[in-house]
Amino acid sequence: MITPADAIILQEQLRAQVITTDVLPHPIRTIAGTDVEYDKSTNLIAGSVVVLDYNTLSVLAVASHCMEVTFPYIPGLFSFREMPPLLEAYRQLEVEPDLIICDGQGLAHQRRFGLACHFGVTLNKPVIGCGKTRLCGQYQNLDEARGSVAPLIAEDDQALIGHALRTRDGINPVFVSVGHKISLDTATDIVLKMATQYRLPETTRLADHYARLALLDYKSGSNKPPESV
DNA sequence: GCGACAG
DNA sequence: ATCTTGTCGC
Repeated sequence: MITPADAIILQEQLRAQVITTDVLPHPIRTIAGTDVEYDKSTNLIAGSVVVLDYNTLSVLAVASHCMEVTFPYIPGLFSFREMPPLLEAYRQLEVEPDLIICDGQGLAHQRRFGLACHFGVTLNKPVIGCGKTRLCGQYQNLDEARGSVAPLIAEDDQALIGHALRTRDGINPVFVSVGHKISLDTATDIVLKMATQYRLPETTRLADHYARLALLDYKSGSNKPPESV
């Protein structure tokens, strides 16, 4: 398996491929969400991808894959842990999405190559990074109202690496950044549009739901009942 | 050296 | 991520 040191080298190489402008279908018809669920006791990981109609948010397709964890959790090397089940789930999808929202950072990453960038470059698809918490960067003066945005500025070079986006009045923001083939402003607009009722976009909420189901299904299916006599 | 650290 | 119900506050 790839070592953490080699993973960092790979990130440094692949980051040059990231496209930070809009290369999207017009109009957008379908959008996917991804999420991963863990089971600490069994060392299992389940990844799910769900495709929604962009306008109605109805579910058009779902695919999940459960497997053993192959890489430790190391902040900054997150994608090497979550990509294997997500890629396999994506491969099984019967509807190809126009773009994808990942549950993690894109450029808002210490080497500017988070999960959303890795997933996007690997699939050559538009991907948005939308994290629940901050990995790096600082922001200030974020208003309380839904739709408020504050720039997320990298500590090292002061670069604009993402947005803190308030999706509900007075509720903690989410962190939006470019994954691949999309601009930060477009990514921010889309995440706000998808967060219709809750803090997180519906894509992420649904993917989380299906990943949880996939993990439970896998565990119950592998529990072979004792041989009846 | 210390703190921070996507899930 | 996970351990985990009711409870404090707007």
